[in-house]
Amino acid sequence: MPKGRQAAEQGAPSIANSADVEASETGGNGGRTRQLNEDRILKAAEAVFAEAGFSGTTMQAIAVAAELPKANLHYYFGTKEGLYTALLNRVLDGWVDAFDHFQTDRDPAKAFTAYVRDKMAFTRHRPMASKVFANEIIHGAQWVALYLQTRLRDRVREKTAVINGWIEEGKMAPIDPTHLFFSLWAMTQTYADFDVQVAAVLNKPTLDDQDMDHATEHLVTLVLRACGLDRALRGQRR
Amino acid sequence: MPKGRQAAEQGAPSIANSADVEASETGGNGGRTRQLNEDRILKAAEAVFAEAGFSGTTMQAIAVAAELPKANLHYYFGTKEGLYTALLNRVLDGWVDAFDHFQTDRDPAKAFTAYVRDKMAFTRHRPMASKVFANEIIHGAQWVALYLQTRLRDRVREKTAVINGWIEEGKMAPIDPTHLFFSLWAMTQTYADFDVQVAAVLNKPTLDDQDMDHATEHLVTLVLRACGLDRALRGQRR
DNA sequence: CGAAAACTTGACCAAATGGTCAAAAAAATT
DNA sequence: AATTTTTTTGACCATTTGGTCAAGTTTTCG
Repeated sequence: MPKGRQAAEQGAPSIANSADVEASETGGNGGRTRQLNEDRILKAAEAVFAEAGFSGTTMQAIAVAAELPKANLHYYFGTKEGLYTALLNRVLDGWVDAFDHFQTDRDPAKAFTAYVRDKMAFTRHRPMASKVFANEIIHGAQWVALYLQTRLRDRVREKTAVINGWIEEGKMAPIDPTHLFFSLWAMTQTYADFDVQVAAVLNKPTLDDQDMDHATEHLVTLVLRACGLDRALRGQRR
Repeated sequence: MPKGRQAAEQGAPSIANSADVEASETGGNGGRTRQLNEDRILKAAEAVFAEAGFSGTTMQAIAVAAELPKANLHYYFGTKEGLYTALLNRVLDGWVDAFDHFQTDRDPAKAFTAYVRDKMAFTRHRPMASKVFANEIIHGAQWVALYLQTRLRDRVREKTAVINGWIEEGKMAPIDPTHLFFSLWAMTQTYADFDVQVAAVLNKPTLDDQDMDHATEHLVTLVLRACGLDRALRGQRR
């Protein structure tokens, strides 16, 4: 009895397949065949799902992208849904991390600047992940609804408290912190999700590093100003 | 030879089936059977495409939503793509209209306020349209690429000139007008496209009028402040 | 009225797609 | 080396789905 099916059967996501710290050192192979192949498949899946959405994606397309036979994907992830949820877990983990910038002891201006820069860095380096996430939410968040209502909500609550603290201390202008987060997410992710639109309006074939740097500076300026933090730091670049 | 096919064959969109000014006056029927049915189908299609995306949508689902036999859809729109592009045209038209607020003679603060409110009104009243559009862009804007590179770009260029004028006259803080538009679009549309996420974080089953009003006020404040227009109008509500 | 045009619709395909399976090849384990 | 476990894969389904069609029904119009 092969244990291929197991990866797909875990109903609700826990921490997901670690990934990232992949042991790419194991030259020829070694031991983690499974780890290696799952990573390979997930990487391919991220690109395909981002481009085509869940329904538009075929297992065959992922198989081709991963350079593996289709039956192989089913061996590792069971079903298309299994593969998709595994991918979502991977994406979600990277999504919340940037939150750690908001700590009471920190300078608000620096915190917001760092947050925007982090989000934009994520957007730039993993645009596909962003699109997969966006797609999932737009279509009703069938698989991540629970996540949104628990982990994300708690995290937001926690951080809005910090921001409210700053506001009460007069360190920044009054603003609804929760909606501020919605705005921050929207403004940063638009450069990944709607990259085609941005590029079209900018009359560029695609967004390069320079464009993204420009966008990042724009957002930092906009956000600091909106929070009444613009005159806090002067000539202080990076 | 029925002329059913014709509606779908027009390659690039022109102005699209007027709609809006539908003659719902024609009680029992009268003459515009086609007009009536196309509207009905498009309305159903908007909801289904928004929920499921292009690939996730089946003609059957639209047929059910429109309470018409599937073959009927094909009669009026030829193919699924034909129906989809017809729908896109309808959506796009409503999208650009809000631009008309930016005129040199107008007060910047009022213009931005009105723009944000308009966008939010559109978001609230036609969330499905917004989602259809978002979906199209995320998946590469296969059908609206031309539109983005021509009509939208021209419109943006035109309006950024107005904003730059305001900036040079010292009427508002310096900011990149083009990216400002990206930010405005992102912040407003997020309440339609990512409504599920917003609702989840706010711990609400769904977004009601009150939520949207709150969001609108938040955005107006944020935008005015970001543009250095917050002290321009004091106590001036609506 | 009568013919032509427009509209309706159930039945029917061919292709695409998610998923299965059994047999075989590799690896790991004893 | 023998055996057990894991991995690989081509061939093969059952279902779904976009699209077609031909036989009707209704509407338009001379």
